[in-house]
Amino acid sequence: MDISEVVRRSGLPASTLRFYEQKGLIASVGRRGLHRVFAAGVLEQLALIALGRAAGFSLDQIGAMFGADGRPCIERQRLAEKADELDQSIKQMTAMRDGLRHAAACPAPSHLECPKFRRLMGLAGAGVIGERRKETSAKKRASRKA
Amino acid sequence: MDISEVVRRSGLPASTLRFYEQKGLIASVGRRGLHRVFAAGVLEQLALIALGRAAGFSLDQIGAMFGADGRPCIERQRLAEKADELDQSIKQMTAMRDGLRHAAACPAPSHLECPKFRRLMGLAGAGVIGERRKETSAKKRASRKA
DNA sequence: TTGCTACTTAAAGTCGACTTGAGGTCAAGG
DNA sequence: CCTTGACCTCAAGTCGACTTTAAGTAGCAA
Repeated sequence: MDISEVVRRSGLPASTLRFYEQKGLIASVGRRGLHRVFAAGVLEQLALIALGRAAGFSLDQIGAMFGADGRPCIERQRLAEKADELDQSIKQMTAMRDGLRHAAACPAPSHLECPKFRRLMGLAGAGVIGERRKETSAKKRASRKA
Repeated sequence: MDISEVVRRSGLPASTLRFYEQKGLIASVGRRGLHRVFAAGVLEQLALIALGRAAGFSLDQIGAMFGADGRPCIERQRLAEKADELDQSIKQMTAMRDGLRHAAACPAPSHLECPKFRRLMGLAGAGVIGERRKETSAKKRASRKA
């Protein structure tokens, strides 16, 4: 497969594939002239990378999950840890979601007068509630195309 | 209050306060010499900013939620929208968490041989599952202190 | 008066994951 | 033969939210 086919079948831009190769996340099996040639397995690797990213692993962490052969070697414990992390985030986000829904429906003239809202403020200030989540890739892709 | 007191009572570094002021998120009531002087209300504003950040709003969006007077003017609809966004993320993260937990417990020799895992890979590759979340501020603060 | 220290400024750096741009190479088609 | 277009490389730019750094200043104590 040449890069354009990988682009077509993975949906990722060529620049990303080159970037991933440079980071050691994927590898081309060789060159035809200047052009990279990829094995079919790269698609599976890319899917795995996408999954890792979606689960919240960094590219470096994902890189560490591939053996030198390109096959994944994933410690089950890391998965469990990440699941626990997600669980934490889910709880925080659920609390936040409920708080926002309440505030959206709350009849108080200013949100500042709503005790629930103030409580939420307090929690956020104290760092009890997670900060710094990022938008979903779906949105990013959309805005990139726009 | 001078900046050091705001630092003490908000837990934010002075650099962040100056940065927020520069962005127009907060304002000092004046100067004593060179030194900024803040009104007590700034603490409430900071709590509100923290809440907004925790809910996933950008600083610019949060800035737009303050009237020129410094009082919040928050459209209930934006809150409801954000709650819906969070709900989306929660669903995706829940799916991911369950998938990871399964994979962590799955007896298949390689995860690639587990049909559930492969399904998850497919979903992530197709962008069905959210990508690009970020760590929680609690962790960031911790690692900053470390 | 001297010196300390907490504060000030503006500009540049950081981090992660890419994207973009400039300039180069090569095989195929007119 | 020459152009076109797909690919290449390497360097630099982007985004958001800050942090860091360098250099300067003002208030207060000795």
